[in-house]
Amino acid sequence: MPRNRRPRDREEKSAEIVEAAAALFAEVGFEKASMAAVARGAGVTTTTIYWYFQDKEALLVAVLDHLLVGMLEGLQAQVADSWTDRLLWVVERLQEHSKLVTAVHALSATSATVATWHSAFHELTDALLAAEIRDAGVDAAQVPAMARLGVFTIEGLLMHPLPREEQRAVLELLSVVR
Amino acid sequence: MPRNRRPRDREEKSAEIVEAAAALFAEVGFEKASMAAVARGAGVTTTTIYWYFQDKEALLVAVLDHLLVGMLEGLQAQVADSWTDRLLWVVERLQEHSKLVTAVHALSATSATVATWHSAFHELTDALLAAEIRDAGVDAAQVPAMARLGVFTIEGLLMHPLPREEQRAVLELLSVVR
DNA sequence: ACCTGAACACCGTTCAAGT
DNA sequence: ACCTGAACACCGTTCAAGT
Repeated sequence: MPRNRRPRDREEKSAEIVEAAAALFAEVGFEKASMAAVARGAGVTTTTIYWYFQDKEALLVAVLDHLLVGMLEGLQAQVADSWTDRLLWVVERLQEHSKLVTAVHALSATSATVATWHSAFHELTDALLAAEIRDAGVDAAQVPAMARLGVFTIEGLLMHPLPREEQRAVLELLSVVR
Repeated sequence: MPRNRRPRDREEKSAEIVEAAAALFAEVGFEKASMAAVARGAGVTTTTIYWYFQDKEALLVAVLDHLLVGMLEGLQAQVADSWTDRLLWVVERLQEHSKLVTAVHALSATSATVATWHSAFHELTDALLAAEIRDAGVDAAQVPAMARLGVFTIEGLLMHPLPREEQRAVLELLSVVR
């Protein structure tokens, strides 16, 4: 019996907890997902989670990072046709985790941990979107505002379910802004 | 001692609870505001709240209606210069209650009560905004999508605090879409 | 180092009992 | 009709104790 487990084990265990949490958060939402239920899903005791994560918010941040990595990989593999189609793909991806998006916004107002992750996330997405917009030949002075408008629109579509063609109409209107 | 209190009394008491709740929800957010703390603020017992409101979500809806009435009155009295300035005024008003906006979005995913209020609210605001946009002479076919884009932008600005001039840049960019 | 069971303070809600 | 105190099931988190 080794005195220390291999670091590999530690990663595996914490990854299992993160995956159980991700599934439950997406299903019932962050607030309604109890630590006890997450523990059950991961096959551990409630208190064990606290060995790996400081508190429920730290677990949320771990889940968000996990999902972000997956989404960036997917985005890279994505063969995009038009600007509108790309945005639409991102919206669909995020829609599966819309409960986490609202949770992040709600918690950002009261939790420093989540607020920090939230602004780092938007620094990243703003930069990605700005690059895309610049490539489309938009006047440089308007690129930052344009990127913001893009992000706001994506989030708006997440939070207010619309028929697919109405989603498309909004995104196409947006692509007209030059 | 009258057998029944005047209806007046009932309204007053429930109004006191709503105002106490509105203040606390705006200060600490919906999730973090306990019914016990609301009761303390209104000078009643926790259980008394349940005489007037079915549960915490029904209380939230009452608070939202209360704030909506106040905002519509303020909007009417508002002497608007430009389209951009009007939106900016609404954003500032809503910013004071941004915690409630995020709470509504978060709860809409799991609570039928709140989801119903949320879509009724957007039916109203979409109509108001659409009328404004039509008056500005926008092509009729694009009015609905345009109104949505306006609402999304307002909510985006609420959820992602920006310096005032950057807010203005986004709104001015939006007003260019015709 | 890792994991547990028992305990703590708190939460939204209910209910029988009072006036 | 209106309001209460006590109780219920649950929550996130802590901590002393085990291996």
